[in-house]
Amino acid sequence: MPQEDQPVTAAREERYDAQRIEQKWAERWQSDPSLYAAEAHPTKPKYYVLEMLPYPSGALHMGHVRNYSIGDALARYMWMNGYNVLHPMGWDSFGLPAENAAIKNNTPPKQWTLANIAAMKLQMNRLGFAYDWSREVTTCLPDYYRWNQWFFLKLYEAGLAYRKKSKVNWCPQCATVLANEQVVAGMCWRHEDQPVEQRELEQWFLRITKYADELLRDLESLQEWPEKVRIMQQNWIGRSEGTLVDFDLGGTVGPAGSTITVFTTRVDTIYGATSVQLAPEHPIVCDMIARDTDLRAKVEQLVAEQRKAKEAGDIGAIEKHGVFTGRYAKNPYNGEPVPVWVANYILIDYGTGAIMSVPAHDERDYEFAMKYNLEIRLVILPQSNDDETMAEPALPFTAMNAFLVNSGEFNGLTCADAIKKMSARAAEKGFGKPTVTFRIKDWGISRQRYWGTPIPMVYCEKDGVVPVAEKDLPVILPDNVPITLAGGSPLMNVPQFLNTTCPKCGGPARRETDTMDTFVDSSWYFYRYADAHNDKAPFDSAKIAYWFPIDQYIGGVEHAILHLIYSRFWTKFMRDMGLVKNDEPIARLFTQGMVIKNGAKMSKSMGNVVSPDEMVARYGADAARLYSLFAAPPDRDLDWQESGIDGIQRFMGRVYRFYLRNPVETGLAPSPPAQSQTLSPKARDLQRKLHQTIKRVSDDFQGRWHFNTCIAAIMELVNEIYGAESAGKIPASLIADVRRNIALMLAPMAPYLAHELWEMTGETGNLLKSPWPKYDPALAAEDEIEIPVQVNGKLRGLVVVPASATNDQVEQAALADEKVKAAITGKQIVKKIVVPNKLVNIVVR
RNA sequence: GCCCGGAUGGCGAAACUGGCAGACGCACGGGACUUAAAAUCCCGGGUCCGUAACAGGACGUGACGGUUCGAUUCCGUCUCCGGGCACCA
Repeated sequence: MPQEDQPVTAAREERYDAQRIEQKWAERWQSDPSLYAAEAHPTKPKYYVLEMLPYPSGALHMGHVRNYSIGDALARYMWMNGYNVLHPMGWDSFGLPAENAAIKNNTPPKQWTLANIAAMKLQMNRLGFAYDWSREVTTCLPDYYRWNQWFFLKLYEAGLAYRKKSKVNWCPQCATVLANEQVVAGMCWRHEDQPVEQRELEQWFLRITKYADELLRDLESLQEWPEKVRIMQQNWIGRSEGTLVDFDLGGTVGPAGSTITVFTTRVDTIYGATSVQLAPEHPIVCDMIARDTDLRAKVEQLVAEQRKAKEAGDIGAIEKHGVFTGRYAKNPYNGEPVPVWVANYILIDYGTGAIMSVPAHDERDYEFAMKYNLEIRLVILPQSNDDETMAEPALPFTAMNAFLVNSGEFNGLTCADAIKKMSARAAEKGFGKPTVTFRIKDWGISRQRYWGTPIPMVYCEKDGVVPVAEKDLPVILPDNVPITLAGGSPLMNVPQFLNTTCPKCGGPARRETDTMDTFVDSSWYFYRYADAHNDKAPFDSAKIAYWFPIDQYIGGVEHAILHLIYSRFWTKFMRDMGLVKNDEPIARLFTQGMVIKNGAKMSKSMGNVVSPDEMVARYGADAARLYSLFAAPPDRDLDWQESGIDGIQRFMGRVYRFYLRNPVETGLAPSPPAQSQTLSPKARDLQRKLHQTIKRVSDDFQGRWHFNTCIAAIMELVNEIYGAESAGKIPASLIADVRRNIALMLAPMAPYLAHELWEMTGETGNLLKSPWPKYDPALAAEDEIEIPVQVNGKLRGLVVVPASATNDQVEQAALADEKVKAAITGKQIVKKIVVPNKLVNIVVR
């Protein structure tokens, strides 16, 4: 120990020198890479704790520090509780920022990315996070992304990866396509002021919709996920049950067909349909306008206005417009012809892109009908016990708790019954059927970018679209590619990459030049940690069977939809391939709050960023970690206040000085536990407080994750020590007890300090693998308790009774209290309530 | 518009199952130590009324109402703040 090497000066002894002590331990820990190494072990209980892997932007921010401090505390706590812990870290290292940096600094994306990784790894190590670096995953390296390509081939074989020409979301600033999930209120998720344009491109899609039902259903099993996340995913998947109904156009339209199929969830209101509305992009509309230039002009104007409104930043519901096509379609239930319109509020990519319009019973249809003077026909009425006085409801009337009128043979049915009977009728007669639609769409993964996983497909003039052979993986992303944001993949300009031979016929062919969405990388990375160096397969299934599902995943709520729904999809696909056995990847999810300062999220544009490096340099890693755990419970937003971290530093010094005042020579056997009978009252109070503190910290750690109250409890214990010390000498055995236990309790949250304290107690064993302390209920028990006494619910006195006092004894003591007496004199006692160990309330009149 | 959170001292927060509101920490005030400061150690702080000082009293967890012997906690209505979704038929 340094104290032995060189006599410390008095001044130095006073202060906890975080820099020196943390340096010392960091060196020791790094000299032993096996310290945090995990090994699958069939008989040991496992615990897989994972924090969301960062994008290597160049430096950690406080959100990372908070996220990783929580995960690290948990990992260390579980180690101390005897679990075989897997706690890995990696880098989500493909993506656009590397290309932007390349353009700005003229550095290749790979070089920039790897340098950032090195820098951030140093930061993480300086912060003392206990990761098993032997399992590090870097998604931009071929030994990882080759398995993205391999999975893509498997998806293609299974018919779950397909190519289609489609309108896609295009961000002009990113110069690439965005997934639906990356469009936020019509704007690019990376450029909040950039409206997303629609472009027609050939794109690769993954058929996530195949799993839509299961993704929804299995949310039920994720009871340990925040309800908020489950609801967000549920809404995103957006399942609705409804009916398809064919409206006959009378054979007057071209190749797109002569019936319009509408989707409705309220077929019970179909006798109230007074028009059919088509999306402007509907194929039947295309047919119609091909032969009607007048209509064409009107529809084009409709579309143009729509686009203008969107680009002007209008989000949500914009004003409804429509155009009458001059045609009629027949309602198959009553044979009535209704006018066919084209309307801007009909979405082409939901349902069938066509609806029946029931103005009396749908808000949007009502608004539209009022504007264009369409007929409004009431076909359901509220249910009432008193049929005589039934009043017409306010329109639009959309309740389900109603019954049918003006609906022919279906009159009198309740809405729910009518939906069943009427959709069955459609199927029976062949003009429709019950159906289920989803809001979620297939996942478009093509990106016209350089810094991503090449899609392993080849285009041959003779054989068409041909997958690269598995043995030829990985398709290596070439270096030294000139990067522009001009549009189109930069790989198109690399002949050595572009030109290849057809895997089928051997003739000349061209490679796919698009790369994969980076969310592919993060959809399965946590499986790779279980078997990070496998070069025969993405992983060994036996290892997955041991480690999965992830016991605890921790990250920001911003990934509630994208990353977490893609990951679930990927797992289900791998399960169906037979690679894994689990249906879900993540058993428990925790979403921590944001780090804010001065009322706003920390960001460069707000200028309120606090640098972790600066905090570590000024206060040390432990202080930064402890503060991020202390300032708020982990699920809430944390308001960063520099003065708060001063207080933490002061607390650490207070703990440290207690150990300095009570030195122990190394090599001594641990003292036997203190005997409570022989202790002075003040020492007994300290002993009780110690055991109560162990209980509180254990409870708050395990069950609630309230690290803030864990730390507060330890602070109270330290305050008690100082009080006891000033009151007289404390027996050495009790001091030894306290000293050991404080080091153990601090170990998950402040590892540097805890290790130093552990060494100062004369312990030589590995703190990380030392058992978490247990409290003794007998030693934690109070001898006497203070019971508040209320009169009519108002506090009037306090009585001190033995902890063993009966309710009667407590009541007698309460009635004997002078203040209580004064409050009840001359009044009649109506009731006496004694809550054991809690309170007495006397009700008087 | 719909869905989910949240609101407690000057500030961050605590009160876990309805039972002493404000633990713990920050900031602040006072004292000790010091030539002085820093550091450290000790003490005090919800608001208002009241007292020379004690005492004592009233009010107090966004607002209003309800249930209860008793409500920060449960119920209803509303306000404000944060987040998600955005015409999904």
